[in-house]
Amino acid sequence: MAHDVVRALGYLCLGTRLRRIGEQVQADSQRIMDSLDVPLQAGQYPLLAAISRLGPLSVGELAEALGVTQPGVTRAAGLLTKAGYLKVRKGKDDQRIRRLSLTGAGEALIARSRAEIWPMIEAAVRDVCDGLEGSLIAQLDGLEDALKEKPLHRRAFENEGNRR
Amino acid sequence: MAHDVVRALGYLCLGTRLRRIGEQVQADSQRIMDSLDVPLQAGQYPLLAAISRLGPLSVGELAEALGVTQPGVTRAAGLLTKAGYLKVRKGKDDQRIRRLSLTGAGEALIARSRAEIWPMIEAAVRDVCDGLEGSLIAQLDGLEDALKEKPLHRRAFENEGNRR
DNA sequence: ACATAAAATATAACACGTTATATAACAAGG
DNA sequence: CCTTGTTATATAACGTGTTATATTTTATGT
Repeated sequence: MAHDVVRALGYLCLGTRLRRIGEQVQADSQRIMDSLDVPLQAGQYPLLAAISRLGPLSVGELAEALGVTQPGVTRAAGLLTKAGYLKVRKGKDDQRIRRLSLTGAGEALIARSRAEIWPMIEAAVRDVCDGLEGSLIAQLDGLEDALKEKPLHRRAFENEGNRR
Repeated sequence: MAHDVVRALGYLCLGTRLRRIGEQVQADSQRIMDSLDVPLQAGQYPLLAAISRLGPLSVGELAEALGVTQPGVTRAAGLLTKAGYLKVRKGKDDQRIRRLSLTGAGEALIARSRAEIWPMIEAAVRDVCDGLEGSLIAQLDGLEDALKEKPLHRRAFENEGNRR
C-alpha cells in the first residue's frame, strides 16, 4: 500500500481502520472455510456458536449476546433457518417470542467445526497476533503487516507445527 | 452485554470483533459530526483527507491509498461529487483517467475540519484509548468497556481539559 | 373488561463494503 | 492499420450492518 492514508491518520481514522482490518480477517477466514467446504459465511459462525454455547435463544437474546441489533439477528437467523441449520419454535408461554435452536444439521456442523475448523482458524489468528505489542495503533500496524506478509489461510495450511 | 459471546470466543471471532468495534467508533464519531453540523458521513472523511494530503488523485490511486477496492472508491467519490465537494477532470494525456480534486466547498470543509473537527475527534479517540495496554485482545476488551462507559461524543463535549 | 402502553419481532430503506463483469481508452505486434 | 491484450473506470448483484417504523402479542390501570 503506497502511502496508506488511513494508517497515516492514526487515531483520527481508528473506526475505519478497525473495520478494514476486521473485513480482512473475515475474508481470510472465509478462504479457510471455503477450502474446507464449510457451507457458511464467516460472519454466521458467531450466531450458531452462541446458540451452541447458551442453548436455544430468542432473537432479542441473540442480539444481546452478539452485540448487534435485533434486525440484524432477524435476517441472519432467517438465512440460517432457510439453510437448514436452525429451527424456530414459538414461545409456549409468550407467543411473541421465537426461540431459535440448532437442527440436526446445525448440531453436526457445530460438532465438526469444534473438532476441526475452529481450532485451525483460531491457531492461524493466534499465529498472526503472536508477537504483537505496544499501543493499540502499533499492534494494528503490526497485524496488518503480518496479514499482508502471510494471510491467515496460508498460516492455516502451512504452519501446522510452529505454535510456541 | 450479558454474556458477550463474540468477546468470549476471543481469537476465533477477531474479525467480527474488529468490525463491531470499528462500527461503534464510527457511529460515535458520526454523532460528534452531526452535533457540529458536518454534512458528511464519517466514512467519507478519509477519501477527502487523502486528496487534501496528496493532491488530486485518480480513482485507482485513491483505492490504493485508502486500502479499499476500486468500485468502493467510484461510488464514494460519486456521492462526494454530487454533494459538491469533489470535481472530476479527465486526464489530458490518458482519457481513461478521472482525476479527482477538491472543489472550493471541499477545500473549505477540509479547512474547517482540520481546524476544529478533526482535533476534537482525535482527542476523544486518544482519550478513550488512553491507558490501554496488554495484548490486542486485552486492549479491545478495554476499548469496548471504555466506549460503553463513556462514548466518544461524551468525551468530545465534556473532556476539554483532561488530556494528560 | 377495555383502552392504552410496552415488549418482541419483522419489514423497509439505506450505508458501504465486497466480487464479478462490462465498457472504453490506450498499447503493441503482425 | 487493425486485431488483440491491458488498463482504468463503471455497473450490477450481493452481504451485512445500521436506523426507523410497523405489526403482533402481552401487560396494566381504571
